[in-house]
Amino acid sequence: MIEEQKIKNDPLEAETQVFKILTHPARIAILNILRDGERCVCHMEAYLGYRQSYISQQLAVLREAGLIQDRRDGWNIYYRVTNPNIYAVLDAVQNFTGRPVESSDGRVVSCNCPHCIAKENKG
Amino acid sequence: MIEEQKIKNDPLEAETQVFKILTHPARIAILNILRDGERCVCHMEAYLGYRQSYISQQLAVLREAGLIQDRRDGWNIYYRVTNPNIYAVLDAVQNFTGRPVESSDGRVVSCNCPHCIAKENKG
DNA sequence: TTATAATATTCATTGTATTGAATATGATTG
DNA sequence: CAATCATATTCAATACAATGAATATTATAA
Repeated sequence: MIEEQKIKNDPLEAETQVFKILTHPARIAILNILRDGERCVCHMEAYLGYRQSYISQQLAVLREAGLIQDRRDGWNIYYRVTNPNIYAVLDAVQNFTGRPVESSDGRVVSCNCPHCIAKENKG
Repeated sequence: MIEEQKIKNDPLEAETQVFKILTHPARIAILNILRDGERCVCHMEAYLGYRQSYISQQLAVLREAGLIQDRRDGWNIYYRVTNPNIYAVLDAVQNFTGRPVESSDGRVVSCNCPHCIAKENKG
């Protein structure tokens, strides 16, 4: 019925790669934390409650995929999203699955990074 | 520093499930074909050039995840998308990865389903 | 009621991702 | 320069997904 009309699926590789990265609750949670701007690792540890090395592993995946970037400031390493358009993707699925977009901030947790300490002293 | 503040990641399960389904070039290609409305299996076979059983396998994954639905009409089984909002997700990644949204129709392939035969005779 | 067309399922194999535990790195302070 | 803090990496064990090959199912037509 047809001879070798196979569509090269390479063009979809970029998409599938992104999806692969997002196939993971911890990674999505991390990205959600970064919605509000850059955050240090200990911050994520405090918010998510995962072991440090586990978070680092997931950060590595996100970093190697180019989704996030890091910046060292003294002891802490701050991560930020490379391209905020990633949130359009997250929002689209959240909309698809019918749950409201989640705002991660304003939770009662404590983190010792300078960023959070400063905030706490103000409040 | 913190005790048991672990965020339940169950709430992200729906999202990750959808992403998991989309982590696959053939499945994305199938969904793209269904952008223009329902299509039969042989149609996808003609367009994508995969073996029939392979396409059926991927259709089964999409179907079991609830992303698509089928309808039998004589010999052919027509598939359609359950919730078109899925395309907002696909569009978002495509936008994120910087490629234009792909329109699958208008290709020079032949498929023997009544739908296509009728079209061909008109053209 | 058998042959055939369209589609689906099963199963075995291989490949790839996840996770935990342990350990390493690299700034920074004293 | 040794101790410490925040973070990263490695490795091994397990779980999960992808693919091919073969076969099954179901509706239709003769």
